[in-house]
Amino acid sequence: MVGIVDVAKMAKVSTATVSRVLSNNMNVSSKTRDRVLKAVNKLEYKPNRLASNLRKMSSKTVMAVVPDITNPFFSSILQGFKDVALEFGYHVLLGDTGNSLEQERDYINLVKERVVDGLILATARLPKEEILAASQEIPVVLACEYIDGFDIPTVSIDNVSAGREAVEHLIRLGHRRIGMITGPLDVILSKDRVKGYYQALNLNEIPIEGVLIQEGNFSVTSGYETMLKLLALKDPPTAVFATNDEMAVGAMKAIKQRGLQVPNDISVIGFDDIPLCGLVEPELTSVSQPRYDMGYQAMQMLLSIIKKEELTRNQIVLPHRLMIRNTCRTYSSFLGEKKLKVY
Amino acid sequence: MVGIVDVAKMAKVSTATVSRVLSNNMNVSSKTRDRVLKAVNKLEYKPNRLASNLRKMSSKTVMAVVPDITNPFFSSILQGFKDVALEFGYHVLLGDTGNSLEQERDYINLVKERVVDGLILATARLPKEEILAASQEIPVVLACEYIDGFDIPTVSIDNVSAGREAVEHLIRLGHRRIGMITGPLDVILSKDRVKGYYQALNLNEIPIEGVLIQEGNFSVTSGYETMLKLLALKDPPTAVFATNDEMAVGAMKAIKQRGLQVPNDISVIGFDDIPLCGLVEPELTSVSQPRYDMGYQAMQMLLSIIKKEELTRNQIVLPHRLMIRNTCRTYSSFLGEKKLKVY
DNA sequence: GACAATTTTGTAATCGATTACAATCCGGTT
DNA sequence: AACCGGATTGTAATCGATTACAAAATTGTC
Repeated sequence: MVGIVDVAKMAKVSTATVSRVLSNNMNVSSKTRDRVLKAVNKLEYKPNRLASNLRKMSSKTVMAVVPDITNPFFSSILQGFKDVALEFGYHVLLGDTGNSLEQERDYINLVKERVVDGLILATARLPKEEILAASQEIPVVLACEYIDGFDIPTVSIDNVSAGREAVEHLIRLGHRRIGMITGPLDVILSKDRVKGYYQALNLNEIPIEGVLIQEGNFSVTSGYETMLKLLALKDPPTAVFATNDEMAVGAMKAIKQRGLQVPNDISVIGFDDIPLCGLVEPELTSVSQPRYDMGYQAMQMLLSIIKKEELTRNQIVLPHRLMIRNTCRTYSSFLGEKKLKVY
Repeated sequence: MVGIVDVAKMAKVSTATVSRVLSNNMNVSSKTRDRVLKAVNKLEYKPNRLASNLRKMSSKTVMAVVPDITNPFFSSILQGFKDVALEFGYHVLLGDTGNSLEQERDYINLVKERVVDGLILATARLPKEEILAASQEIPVVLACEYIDGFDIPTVSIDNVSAGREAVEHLIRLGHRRIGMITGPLDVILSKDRVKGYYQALNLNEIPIEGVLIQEGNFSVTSGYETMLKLLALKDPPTAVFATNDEMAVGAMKAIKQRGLQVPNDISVIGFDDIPLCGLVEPELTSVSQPRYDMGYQAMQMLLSIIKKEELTRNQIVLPHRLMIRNTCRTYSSFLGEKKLKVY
């Protein structure tokens, strides 16, 4: 393997000069630079990153921790991470936790071994303290999730408002009995969206009924099963808000299987606006998150912190947007008087 | 930051001993081992991987190159990679090429900088020579793709047979005019599946018509558009085989939009068996690939090579399986005599 | 042309764990 | 007690690029 000394020898300079040519390029006369570059090319010299890493005490690598790459939402975020990282010469280590706390912890512990220069968490189920501890050792940025009461750099959307607006959309269409299929309630995202649901109902003076709020786990089947529960109610909802698209699609399956129609009998609204929305029938109305952009900006933030640049803001809130498709319908127009007069 | 010397000092041993305790554990008396371990715990010492990497000339990291993580097929493979890697203490660097040759090349070049100990390619569009060259420098394993005529370790399915069986399924149902929507024909996967299509037709003495074979790019819209072309034919196909599920779903969209029904008017069959298959209406019949397993086995192979273990086989072919759902229907039963007598 | 200021180049220490090799220890044997 | 062999431990070189510092070369000024 050809090393820097070989290049130095061939170019008749010191290794220091070779290094300077290849890194900063500062303070090297163009003559010697040419000589060095020529030698580099002839020998096809590639600096050994392992050595460079040790000396610079940096791996030029960041770890992206996501709960599940298989999920299109997170794979898009990941792509945002990767694009920025690449742009700045960083690499991305894949940290798929498979939704396991244990694995999340393992990944976070990597920071202590200097395997990575920074950490991006797109999942944050671990106790606050652990995450905070990690963020004190090396740069950490949260994407999507955030931690209440701590000032860890974060990129996310306003989940409360997004939830509220989704439900308000349904209310505007005339719905009063609105079911909610939420993700696990120990993740702050879910909590926030439920909070938005409450807000919308309160604002419109609709009483809240606990039984209309069902907890799923973000999977299609959990959406299917919880919807079945909602349908089994003596007075089932006329519309359902699911906190992700997979559960919404599961809910649609359940509705259809019961012989009902979406949106004629029941309106459905999802969250995330993944490509699947346009592929199911009818096409799913959903709250769109700028997922690629979240990844992109989170990584920009992280790299800024790594380079010790001043951050203009510590918390970035990106805009969401309701994507109206074909799964929501006005309430009065599709149910007989019988039901309408309940209100 | 606490280093190995601090531990050595506290335990009153040399750094060599500390290192021995922490790595091989060989030839250390239990007394001193305990002392060292106690010091390690008290100081919360974590070995600096950067230093260790340099000395051992290995990063314990492999790179996984995929065309697009956003694609559920590849994200599953990636998960297989990750699980094995983790099991053996390796990390996975994410190499999403975004289908760009340039980026594929960039990633492959990383091997020369010793950034990674091995390479897994789930995409191989680069010229054979470049890939071969890389494989001479460090361990390389191909997953899914393979390279004709070279003996690079590979894990894949038999795409020719899989394609043939898919088409034979349609033929068995009575179809004679079978359209094919293929992926880009410069990737060997696509070529093989088309080859299977030819085989099935030949075996059943059905003439091949070039116009029935349309090239897409694996995207939903390309499936949609090419299906539109097929439908515009004076004598459109009664069944279509798409070489991935996204294009199949796109084709279904086109069919429905033309006022026709799947499978009553046209049968559709996809490839990969991604979760989407179960979510569209009707549920898509598809050729299932053991994608997670492919990733799993490919990574096992790679790590074996890295550890210089003997490989029992250089090429692994995994079984595929036709997953019959609801998008294929017998031909005779849904078309009038008028058309039937063509044959 | 001499001297200072500046740019360019070289020397050698450094990053921190690993490991080849040397030294020491310890129990057993004669 | 002397010696041997094996186990245990220590010393110091090593991995290869980077960089602080020193030295040399160049440029500019009077």
